[in-house]
Order: sequence, then C-alpha cells, then structure tokens
Amino acid sequence: MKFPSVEEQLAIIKRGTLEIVPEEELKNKLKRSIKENKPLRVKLGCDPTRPDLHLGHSVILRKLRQFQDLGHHVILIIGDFTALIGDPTGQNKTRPPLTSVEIKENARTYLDQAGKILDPEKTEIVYNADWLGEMRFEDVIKLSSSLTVARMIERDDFSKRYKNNDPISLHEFLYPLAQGQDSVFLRSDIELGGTDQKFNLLVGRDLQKQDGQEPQVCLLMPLLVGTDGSMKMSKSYDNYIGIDDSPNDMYGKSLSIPDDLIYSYYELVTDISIDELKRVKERVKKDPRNTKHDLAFTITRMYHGEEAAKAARKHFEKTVIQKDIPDDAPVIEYSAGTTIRLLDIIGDASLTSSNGETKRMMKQGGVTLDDERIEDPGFELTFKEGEVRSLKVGKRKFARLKTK
RNA sequence: GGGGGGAUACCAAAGUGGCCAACUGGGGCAGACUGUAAAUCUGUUGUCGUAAGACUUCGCAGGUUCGAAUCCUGCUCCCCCCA
Repeated sequence: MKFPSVEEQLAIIKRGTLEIVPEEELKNKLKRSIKENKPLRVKLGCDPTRPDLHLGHSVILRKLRQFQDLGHHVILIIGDFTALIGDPTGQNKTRPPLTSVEIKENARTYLDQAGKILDPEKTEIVYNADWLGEMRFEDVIKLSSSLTVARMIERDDFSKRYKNNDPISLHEFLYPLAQGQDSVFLRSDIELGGTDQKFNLLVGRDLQKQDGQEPQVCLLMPLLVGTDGSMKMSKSYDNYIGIDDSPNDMYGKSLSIPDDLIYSYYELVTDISIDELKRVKERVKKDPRNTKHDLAFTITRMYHGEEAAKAARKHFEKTVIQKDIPDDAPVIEYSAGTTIRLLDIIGDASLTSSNGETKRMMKQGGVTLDDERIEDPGFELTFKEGEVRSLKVGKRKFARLKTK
C-alpha cells in the first residue's frame, strides 16, 4: 500500500472536520506512517444502545471510510461493556442499562448499517467487554485515580444535572475512563468522535500518556444539525434521516432541511469531491431549490442507488408538489355492493390510530376522496363494479379503493 | 443514620373535594401559504359513539364521601439537605 502525501491526506481528513487535537501530532503521525509504510490505527467507539443509524452518525463513519480509502487501519469498537454504563455525554438523565441480549442484537443491526458506509473487508471489529470485562476492581480503582471529581463535574452535562437536582450516578463518572482505556488497549493513533465527545476522547490521551504510549490524536467532527434546522440530528428529537429510511422518506426529509443547511449537508454527508463542493457553495445562493433537490437525490442515491433515487424524486413531485396520490399507494379492496362508512375504511386500514383521529382529520379537511374533501364523519360509500377511487388521509397517507 | 420534598397525559408543568378528559408550553397531527415534508399563521391533540352521551386515565393497592387527581391508610420508586 502506498500512501498519498501528507498534504493530500490532510486535505481529505480536514474536510468538514471541526477540530484536530493537536494538528501537529497528526502531521507527524502521517509522516511517520509514510516513512515506515505502516498504516495508522484509527479508532471509533460505537454505542450499541440505539442501533438505528442516521445521517448524523454517517458523518463520522464516512470520515472513517476516508481513512480506509487512504490506506489506514480502522478499528470499530462495539461498546458492549460501556453500554452497561451508558455514555452520560449530553444526557440529562441516567441512561437505563441494557441487557446483554439487547446489546448483542443492537450490535448486529449497527454493523449491518455501518457496513453500508465502511468497507467491511477492511474494518477490524472488536468488543470492549473483552478487555474491560477482565479488569479487576483494583485496576479500576487505579484507573479512576487519574481523574478528579472537580474535572468531572465541571463538565456542562454533569453540572447542569447537579444544579437541577437531577441524579448523577457514580458509575457515570467511569464512562470516560472506560472509553479511554479502549485507546490504551488498542494503542490507537487517532480517535474519531463528535464534538460532544471531546472530553471523553481527551481522557484517552491522558491514559495513554500515563501508560507510556504516544497519545492519540483526537479528530472532532461537527454534530450534524437535524432536519428541523436547530438541534443536532437525533432519533429522540425526530429530526433525523435514517440510513435505513425508504428512498421516498430520505428524499422528502432531505428536502425539508432549511436552505442554510444545504452546504453543510453536502460537505458532511455526501461524497461529492472537494472541487464540486466549491461549486455548490456558489450555487446554493443562486438556485437553492434545485441545489437542494440535487442534494436529496445524491443522498438517496448513496444509500439506494440511481434508480431508486429517480423514483423517489418522481414520487415527491407527484405527491407533494402536485398533491396526487402515488402509483404505489396500497390497494384496499371491498366486494361489489358493499356499503361502508369512509370512517370505517380508514379505521380498518389503520391509516389513523383511532376513530377520533379520523374524525378530527375529517373536520379539519384532511381527508380527500377523489379530490373531494369529505368532512362528514357519517359519509358512506358503496362499491360498484370496476370502480377505483383514490383516498388521501392527511399529508402522507394514501390508498386506492378498489371493488373486488 | 436523621430531616425534608416529590410521582399528573408523548415530554415539561398547573391543578389540592364537584365548574377536570384535566390550565399552559414544547412536541405531534391537520389546514392555509410556499420551490419544499422549511419558516409563518390558524386549528387540533384519551377511547368508543354521526351525535347526545358512555367509559378509562392523574405512581400502586385499599378506604372515607352522594362525589376524589385532590382527603385518609399501606406499599413502591425518586430527589434534596444534614451526618
């Protein structure tokens, strides 16, 4: 394997990266790696508590992929042991512990999804229970002597919880130490993480130094802002675009981001070249609409391929712009002569979660049958031979009513 | 070990015997508008019922009362302060 020059590597590594601590050390590591023809060990710990990956996670995973493409060695740590603690970073509550069965299950789905971004052939996967689970209480005590309480509680998340009279369990203090111990064990050269992970990653440096190792370089990626345009992308805020989302959802959700996020999405979650990125910057100002549509297309194509992306674009134009019902709407069949209330059809097909909700939607004008608003909850229809009607409930639920 | 406070719908938070299916904010949903599933504005937000109305819900289990989220008893869980 021949490595590109330090400058070329840096250009790629720095794309979208918020902070490199410290950059000088990274340069030295890269230089040495070229000289000795030895790949750097790049580490990412993942938390198998919430296995549904979204574009926010993809920012870091894609960065890892870039390291792989540059020829470096990537190690993905499944935090099966640390999941027993739960990363307190940014949390306002103690996390509920998971059972080991759940953790295993989650780890598998995590790897499945991460495999869409990383090169699975070149990824070393390790489980941190393998070494953390072996430590003796004595080792843990020694480890915990390297951090002071003052340093822990000056962290924003902890100090807030403390002030709010929210509980902080002692074991949560151990999380950064456990994560740092991973770096010691794996002798990592670089660790990736979101900016909110800065504290945890820096602890790794301390512990490595204490162990007599050369400390790792910390590479901090920005937190991707979610589709709501204000908070970080997260499943719990429901502002996320999932890696497993359907092409239609992916396309639609991508379009819903505010315009001023277009550039950073191109930078952080797509694979367009650095040159193209420069052009995007100009284009956003002149033509936000099409730039955003292209972004949605590019993202959808990355995860579902060209054809699916085209179909998703068409679907969006049809349903959202023209407010038509899509071709692939589910078909509901009743036999000829059946007379039934529309309310019951919607209920039977579970297009809403209760009859109350259906009625509410009807009252608010959200239920349409063949382009005609149905506001009367008692509305009945009779199925006639050979008839097909289109039903729309709310913005995004459709069905075709057919006579059997 | 001692003392104090708390548990209310998806979340936060009012309510302290009938006017409570429960104020308000966030979130969600719908409508209008828009290049957009963004922003904004408006409406809506327990279940069943076309409706009238009925039923279930305020940590859990009992009790008092014509009537309880609100009062009493026991239980569970949580937080703070002092040591």
